[in-house]
Amino acid sequence: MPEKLQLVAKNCYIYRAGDSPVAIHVYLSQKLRADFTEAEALEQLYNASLLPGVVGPVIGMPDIHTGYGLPIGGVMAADYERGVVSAGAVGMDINCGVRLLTTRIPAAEIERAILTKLLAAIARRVPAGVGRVSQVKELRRASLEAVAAGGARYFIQEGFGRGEDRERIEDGGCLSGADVAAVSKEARERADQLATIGGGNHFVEIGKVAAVLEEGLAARFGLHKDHLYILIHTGSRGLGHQICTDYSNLMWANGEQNGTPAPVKGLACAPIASRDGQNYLKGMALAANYAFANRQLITHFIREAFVEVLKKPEEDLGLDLLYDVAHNIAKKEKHGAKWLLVHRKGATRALPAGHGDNPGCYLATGHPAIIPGSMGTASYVVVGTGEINKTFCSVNHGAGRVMSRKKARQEFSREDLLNQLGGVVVAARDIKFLKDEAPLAYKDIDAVVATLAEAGLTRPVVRLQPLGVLKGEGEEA
DNA sequence: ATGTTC
Repeated sequence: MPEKLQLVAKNCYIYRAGDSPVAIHVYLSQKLRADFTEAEALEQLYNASLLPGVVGPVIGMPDIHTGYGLPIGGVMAADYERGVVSAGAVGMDINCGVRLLTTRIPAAEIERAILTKLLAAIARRVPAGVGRVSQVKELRRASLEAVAAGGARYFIQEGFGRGEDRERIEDGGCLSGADVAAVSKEARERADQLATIGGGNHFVEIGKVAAVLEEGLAARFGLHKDHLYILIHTGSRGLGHQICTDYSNLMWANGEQNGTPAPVKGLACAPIASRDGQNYLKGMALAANYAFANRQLITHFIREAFVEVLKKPEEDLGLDLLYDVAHNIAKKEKHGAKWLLVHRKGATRALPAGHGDNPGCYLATGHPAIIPGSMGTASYVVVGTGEINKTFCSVNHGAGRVMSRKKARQEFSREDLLNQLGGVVVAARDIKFLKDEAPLAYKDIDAVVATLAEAGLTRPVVRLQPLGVLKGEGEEA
């Protein structure tokens, strides 16, 4: 495997395997390259390069690790006219993503005890953990048709947000074409989880802006040194999971008759123009809108919790939405002269300054791309540069795992985890359920973010440092 | 990621 990675530009390798019809690029710093052992993830990029209508390069981001079908940290673009869509190449958690709120609260004013109170006030409103459903009956029963039609906008209009939030969400918080009729009854029955976080790597985090790296951009984004921020990481919960499972099975079963057999089930696919392909995209859009709505509702409850605990009016606290980005999704986009369906699985869109798909407020700068680290480690806000077209305007989505969940649960004790957290306050049922989320189960976020910056693709704007985090429990050792 | 091995 190692000898098949050939350095062609700063931090950019070509993976030479088999008779791949299109190029495969993997972005790794020298250090990440030296530590990289995951041949299986590269094999998955190769398999993706074989799918009909794929337009090169297929890309591995610096946070790449083995996934189901396409690796996490994978980008695969398909020609919109003659290419395929793959449910597995979007991922199980459709529109898993992150949103960042800025505040006017100096971190120095928030003692540990207040931080704990804030996390508890959020936890009372926003359930965390696998299988948890909405706390509020009306949200458990919210109209899926309304979510399909409006996404986050529907709930903003219902009072769960501010008008200005609308344009500070990728695609305005609403993909067109979402259709409830395109998903199974089983999927619809799982749509009772709005305003919940879930488990795994999902979280709500409170931290402070630790370092300003691009002063002008940080000021325009309202990110000021030593002020608090809030980061929300979650997705479409059981609904998206069920839609992915259903369509992955359907695409696998119909691969031959659709003329698009896949090399492995995880890359089961259908022509974009086919009935299966179109129906998946309608279901994917529904889950995407559900996830945008989920993060919007969580934002509302966080604002409420801050006002309650800090006993100040919301406008004094800020709690402004900076941006909300998806990192498991497929998008119809024009790159060069071609319309493509860009699958980003564990990859974040980062449109450069001047790109017409930026919201108006970020047209001059490029929108902020938000890159969370692991629990207890830094996160970053970056923007794409003029070179970002090399990755179909994509950047990494996080740090990326280096250790499986299972291995991390065996490897680390409760005390190991506490040590690795270095004083970050954790609100969770018991941290023994979070060993699989230990910081050392992930790559070094600083090295991962530096990789694309050194390659000239991104400009890091701020480095964020966590102070406290709300997590849903996973499994005990 | 996930009503955590239908």
